[in-house]
Amino acid sequence: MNRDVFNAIADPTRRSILMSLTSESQHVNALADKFDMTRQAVSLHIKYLQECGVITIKKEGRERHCSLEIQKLTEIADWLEPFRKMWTGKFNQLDTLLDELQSKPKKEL
Amino acid sequence: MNRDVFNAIADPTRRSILMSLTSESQHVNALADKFDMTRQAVSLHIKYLQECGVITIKKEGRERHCSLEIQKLTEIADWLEPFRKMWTGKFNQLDTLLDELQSKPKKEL
DNA sequence: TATATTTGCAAGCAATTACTTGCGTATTAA
DNA sequence: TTAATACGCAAGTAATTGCTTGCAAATATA
Repeated sequence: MNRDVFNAIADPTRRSILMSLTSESQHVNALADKFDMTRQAVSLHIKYLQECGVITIKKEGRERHCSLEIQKLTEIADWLEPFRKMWTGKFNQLDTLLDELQSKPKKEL
Repeated sequence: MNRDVFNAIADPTRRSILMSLTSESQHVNALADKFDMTRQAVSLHIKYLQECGVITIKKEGRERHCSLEIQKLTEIADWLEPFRKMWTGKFNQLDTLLDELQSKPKKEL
């Protein structure tokens, strides 16, 4: 079943949970309240996220505290890197063009 | 069925196809040859990627030419941005600490 | 101690995924 | 014109997803 970061962010509810954890760690029901589905559905997403290694869960009394494993998300950025090089390359070409246009006197255009 | 970029990169074969298209555009069978599965399986992944909007397919004779829609992948980077701020924030704190340690004479440590 | 709160587990379900095999249809080359 | 190549479509399958309802267990509160 080998779940990874890429599986973690494939679902909009799970992306939303992760985003929600950027501001503060939260327990299961606090997270569940934010979604229009049963507590159990959200609970399963949380379990899934844990199996992906993107969050950790710490038991505190009867509550379970969820917090982000932020460095796990760097794997996505790492994978994205060669693509990022491509699109920033394009932006640079556009920048170059714009610079050229700006440096020329209007008469020449 | 509403597929998006996040669905596109959720599968390792599809990630591999995308990576393969960074160097050059390729037709279906050329891509299929790279994987240890049937041509048809790869063909379905390609169709899936197209539906996600991350590649475009142009018919050229009897071949179908696949090329990256690179700007679509920026959506992932955009989503990742608040998280990136978090982990670079941490790196900065570490940098600060390292700077402090380096600026102090060894005796003080 | 009785009750409320927080949570996981189990079972069930329809839809989707990640493949497969077999076949049909363009397009190109012999 | 015949044969090879490049490809999609259809149907079938086992596993996974994304959800539900119902129940049980642990912990906290009255």
